[in-house]
Amino acid sequence: MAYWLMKSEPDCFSIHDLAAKPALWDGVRNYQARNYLQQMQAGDLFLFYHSSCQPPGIAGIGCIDGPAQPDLSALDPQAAGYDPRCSEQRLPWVAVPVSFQRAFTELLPLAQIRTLQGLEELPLLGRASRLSVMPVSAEQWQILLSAAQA
DNA sequence: GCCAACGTTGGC
DNA sequence: GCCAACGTTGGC
Repeated sequence: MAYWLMKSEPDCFSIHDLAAKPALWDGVRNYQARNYLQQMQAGDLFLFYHSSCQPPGIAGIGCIDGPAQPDLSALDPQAAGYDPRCSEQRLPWVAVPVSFQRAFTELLPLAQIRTLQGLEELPLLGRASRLSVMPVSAEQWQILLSAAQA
């Protein structure tokens, strides 16, 4: 089982939305992030990160429910993730089914995450990291969960 | 709202 | 294949 971190703007889709019902994590339009989505397997867990909000941080944990599938939102002109260059014949983007596991009682803010030891390799903390899907090692996972529960 | 960093695009 | 221009991300 693998661990991941995925970002979402809570105004668009928050951990509370996920708590209400399982969802498809779609709209990822970056190849590196896409490649990580393709590596995910049912049973993997991910940290749900709230971005572009005040304060940004990790809000809880979700579960990957199945393997990546074509992201049809890229073909839908009404969808936020519409990609006019895509077609049914050429659809490079994927989505993964996800479900809620739990919300932290308090958000673990980015400012606090930056103070933790042992997260130097986490892409989230890199200079202006824009990667929205990234792997998390077992060690990093433990550090972050411990901080969230402290 | 600002802007730095980064990915993508497209001319050559 | 280079690289300048452009668009986007996302913290602050």
